[in-house]
Amino acid sequence: MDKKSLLIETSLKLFYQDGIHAVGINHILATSGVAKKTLYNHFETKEALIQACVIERDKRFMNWLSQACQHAHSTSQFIEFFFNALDDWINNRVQALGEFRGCFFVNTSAEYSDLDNPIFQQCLQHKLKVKTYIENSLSAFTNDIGECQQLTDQLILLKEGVINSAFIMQDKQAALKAMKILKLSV
Amino acid sequence: MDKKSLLIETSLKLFYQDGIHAVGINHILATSGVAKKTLYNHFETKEALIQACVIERDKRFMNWLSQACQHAHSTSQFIEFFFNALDDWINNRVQALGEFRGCFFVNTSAEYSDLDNPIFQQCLQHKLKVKTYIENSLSAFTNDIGECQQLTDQLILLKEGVINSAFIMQDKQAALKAMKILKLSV
DNA sequence: GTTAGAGTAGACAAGTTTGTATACTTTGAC
DNA sequence: GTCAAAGTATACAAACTTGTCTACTCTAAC
Repeated sequence: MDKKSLLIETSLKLFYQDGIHAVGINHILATSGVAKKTLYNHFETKEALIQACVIERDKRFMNWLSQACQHAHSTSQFIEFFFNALDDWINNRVQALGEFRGCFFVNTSAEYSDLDNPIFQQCLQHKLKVKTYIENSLSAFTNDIGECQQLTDQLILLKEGVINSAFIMQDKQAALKAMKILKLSV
Repeated sequence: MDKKSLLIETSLKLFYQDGIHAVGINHILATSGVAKKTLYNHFETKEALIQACVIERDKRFMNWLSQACQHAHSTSQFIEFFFNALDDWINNRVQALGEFRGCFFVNTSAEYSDLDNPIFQQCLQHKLKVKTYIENSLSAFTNDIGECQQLTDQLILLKEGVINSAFIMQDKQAALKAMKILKLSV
C-alpha cells in the first residue's frame, strides 16, 4: 500500500475510534510508521488529511450500501436489503466500515458543526448523496414520485435513528425494529 | 449566578458548539470571566467539569421533555406533543437547550466512545432514562405492555432519526415527517 | 473592625499540538 | 551506474494543553 493510502487508512481508523481533535498527527505517524515529512508531502495540513478521510469514508460507505442493495427487485425487497445491511454493520459484520462506533459523518460533524465549515459541508453532502441513491433506487419500482419521496424520507429518518440508537443505546436490534415499522406502514 | 453554575453554563455552551476536545480550559475561563483557581476549586479536573455538564444537560433535557408532554391524555396525543417538542427544539424555539446542534450526548459520546468510559456511560444512561420516561408515560394510556414497549422503541428510533437528520442534513421538517410515519402505523 | 472563605490575576511547569527544517537513505527509471 | 523523487529520523519552533502555585482582593459573618 502506498504511503498516502496508508495514512488515510490509519487516520480513518483512529479518527473514527477517538474523534478528530483527540488524535494528533504524531499518533497517526507512530501508528502508521510513516515519517512526518512524508505526511506533509501528501497533505498540506491536518485539515487536508481529515478531508481526505471523509472522502474515503464516503466512498467505502456508498460502495458497501450499493452492493448490499443492488439485487433488490421491488420496494419491499429494497427495504429488506437496506435494513439487513444496517444490521450487518452495527453488528460488526462489515469489515470495510470498521468496528461500529456510530456514524463517522455525524461524529465528525459534531466537532465541526458550523454550517460554513468545509468539513461539515462534506458530511452533509455525503448524507444527501445517500438520500439521492435511495430515491433513485426506489424510483425504479414505482411511478408515484410522491410516494417515492415519502418513502425515501422515512428510510433516511429510520436509518439515522438505527445508527444512533445502535451506537449510543447499544441497541444492536435497532435495524430489525426499524424494518418492522416500515413493514407495518407500507 | 454562583461561579460553579456559571462555569457549567459556559462550558455546556462551548462544548455543544465546538466539541469537548476542541474547547480548552483557558477558553472557558476567558469566556466566563472566572479565575483558573476558582475552576479547580470546584472541579478536580476537566473531566469532572465535563461530567457535571452532562448531568446538567440531562436535567435540562428531561425537564423540557416532561413539561412538553405532561398534558397528554392519550397515546396519540403523547405522540403529537412529543414530536412537536422535537420540532420546537430543532427549529430553535427552546431556549433551555441552546442553539440546535444535534444531540449533545451523541456528540459527546463520539469523543469518548469506549464502552467503559464513564462519560460514555453517562450519555448511555441519559438515553435509557428518556426511554423509561416514554415507556412510563405511554403505559398510562394502555394495558397492553407489548404494544407499549413496541411503540416506545419506535418513538426512540424516530426521535434519534429526527435529531440526527435535523442536524446533519439540516432537515428542519424532520420531526413533522416522523410524526406522519407513526400516525400511519399506529 | 477582624477574620475566614471565596475569588482574582497571572506566572509557571510539564507535556502536547501542528508544522518546518536538516541530513541522511532508499528506490525506481533511464 | 546515475540521478531525481520519495521516504526516514529527528531536532526544533511556536503555540497551546491541563493543572499548580503564589500573592493579592473582595465580601459576609461575627
